[in-house]
Amino acid sequence: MKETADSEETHGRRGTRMADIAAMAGVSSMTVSRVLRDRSCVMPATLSRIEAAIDATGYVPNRVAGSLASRRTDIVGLIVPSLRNSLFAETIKGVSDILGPMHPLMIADSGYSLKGEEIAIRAFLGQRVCGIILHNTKHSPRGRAMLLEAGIPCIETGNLAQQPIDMAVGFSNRDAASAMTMYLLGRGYRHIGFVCLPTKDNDRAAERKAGYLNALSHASLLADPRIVIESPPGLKSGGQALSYLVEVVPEIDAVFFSGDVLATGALLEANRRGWIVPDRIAIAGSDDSELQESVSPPLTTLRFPRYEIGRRAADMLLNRLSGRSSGRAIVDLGFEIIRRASA
Amino acid sequence: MKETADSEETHGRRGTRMADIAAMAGVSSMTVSRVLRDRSCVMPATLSRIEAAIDATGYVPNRVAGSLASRRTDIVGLIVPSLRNSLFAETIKGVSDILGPMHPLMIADSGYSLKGEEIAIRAFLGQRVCGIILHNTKHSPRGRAMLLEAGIPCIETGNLAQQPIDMAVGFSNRDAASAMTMYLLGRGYRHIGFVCLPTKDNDRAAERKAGYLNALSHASLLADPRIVIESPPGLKSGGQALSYLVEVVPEIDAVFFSGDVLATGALLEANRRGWIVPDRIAIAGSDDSELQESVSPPLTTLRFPRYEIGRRAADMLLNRLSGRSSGRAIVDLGFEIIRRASA
DNA sequence: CCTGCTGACGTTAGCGCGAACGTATGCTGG
DNA sequence: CCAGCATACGTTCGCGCTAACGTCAGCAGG
Repeated sequence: MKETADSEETHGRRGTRMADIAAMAGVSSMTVSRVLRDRSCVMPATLSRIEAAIDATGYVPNRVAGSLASRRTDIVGLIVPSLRNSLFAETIKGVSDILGPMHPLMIADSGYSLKGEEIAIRAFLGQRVCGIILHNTKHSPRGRAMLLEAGIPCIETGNLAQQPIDMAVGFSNRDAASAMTMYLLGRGYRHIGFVCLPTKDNDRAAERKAGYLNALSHASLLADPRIVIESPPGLKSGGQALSYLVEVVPEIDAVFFSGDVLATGALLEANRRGWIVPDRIAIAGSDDSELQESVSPPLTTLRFPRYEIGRRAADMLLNRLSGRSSGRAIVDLGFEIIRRASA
Repeated sequence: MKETADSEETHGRRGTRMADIAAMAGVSSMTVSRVLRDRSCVMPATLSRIEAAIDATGYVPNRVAGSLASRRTDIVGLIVPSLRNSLFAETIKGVSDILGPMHPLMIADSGYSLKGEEIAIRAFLGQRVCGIILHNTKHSPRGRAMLLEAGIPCIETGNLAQQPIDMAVGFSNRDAASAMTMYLLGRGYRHIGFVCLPTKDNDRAAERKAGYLNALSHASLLADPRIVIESPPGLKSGGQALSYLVEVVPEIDAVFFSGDVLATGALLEANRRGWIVPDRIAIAGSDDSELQESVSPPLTTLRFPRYEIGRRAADMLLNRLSGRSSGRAIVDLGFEIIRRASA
């Protein structure tokens, strides 16, 4: 004869349920449910019996069942172009810090592709997330439609959306790039090169290029297309871009690197060549980091409040969920030009 | 008289359910369910009717309900000490790349604290994740007990656990630090300083310090406690550590920086002081990055396969879930010493 | 003494799916 | 001609919780 079929040791693996706790405490499961969500609405004596039972069993409420019954989850979905990029890590950290353990965070990586974003959106909607934070302003039509249809709060961060799906928080890449270009013009540079990341599916890079061109035309200068280039991300890539630019247009006197660590790479390349920055050539970067401050000479860069953007995005989401706010909102957190020795 | 109570436009917000699709396609909801999980087990004609209905409505299956019914989710939980640190970002990316959209990834930040990790574990178990990946080998007793009790696959990554809860994949920080110290000894350095991150609640840093001390004693050398220090992370902090060490023990001829960007900060500081590296002092780092390769002189560092660790961890998790593997496993992915000019 | 109210708790009825099992139909072979 | 089996699909039930409502005791005030 075999073992008892339903012994604790074998099939007992099903785990403690709320009804078990209720039975142990001599109450109905509804009372346990209430304790779990708001301990103040049961009598102290009852409460302590229930808590004793929970402690004794190590009961962990099943949020899946709870979510189905209440028709909502506390899960927030976040989609970033890349999980590798430390820029996005700042925003992720800001989101995570505000959400806390009460709102689990689901993160997906779109791989810088619209299709990837759409797949992630669908997956998140399947999980019935209570809100979505995106780090891209450009979306596939289908992705946009799904978000609209879902009727959940949606926050687009980073580059400020002109036609947000719902809410947006960030800064204007165009304005920032324009401001930096004007700064360089104000310092007397006249042959200013521009390097950004590939603009395909990357509205941020495209906006920065537009800002640069905009500033030049405001100053009644013609952009020289030979020194407006796109480059893959990375330190080496920045160095290569600098090499390319000075070869094509030797009279170039400044370069604005708009993206990742390109400027740092360029500076290291200039140092390697023994050029004095900014005398031979001025270098301006973006996305200030401790690194850019520590190189020699320290880099003049744009600084964006990425961590704060994450916090605000999460904050706006929670406010909407708790009904403390409603309706569309666009929050511009601006940018700073950090003036240092390199330009 | 008010509007019809249940019109599509007002209360119709409840969303499409599987039964709706089934009705549209003239089948039972079970058939729809089957299509969603394995399209090959229904007839082509039926399948196309169902898919047409899904397309027409934009139906997104409710995974919350599905998970409750099947008593399992596809969600993987990942806990990292910090979301800000690009080191962990590599591993996160590896995990995410393997999991793909079929296995949503929930990420929590323990804030380098055991208590924070425990809270995250509890939250994940509440969501009934199908597996957990941890980036820490040290856990609170309660956290450890919950993981054991939960009976789900658990993978500890990073520093190789000696007593893993379940499975582990990573490398030995101790061996790596020991190897680097021996390398420096082999190059003739005799007054080797050591800087690591604070060892409290950070088994990785503690292991590295142990490896360093181990190598010295193997070489029958006594460690000088004045030049074995802990330092907060960051570029500046690395520079400060270097300044401190040379002041305390001027005859110091090499420093092994075990953590984050400390070594780079030290190198930049040395450059600022006009010291020739490695002639005045040799500098070795850890956690190789493009940055460490690009500074001048390029840094000798330890390299850890962080991305690969993420991939393997996710891979082991999925294998376990699909039943293709079982039982404990410890995978050592090793490390490399990258020899460059700085030491 | 009855009404009305508040507080503390119980009861009922699902939430939207999927596991397990049931059924109808066609097809094969002896 | 029917057992035997596979294929394609339907039915039933319940996963573990919560919203909504019900109940009952206690108490104040007229």
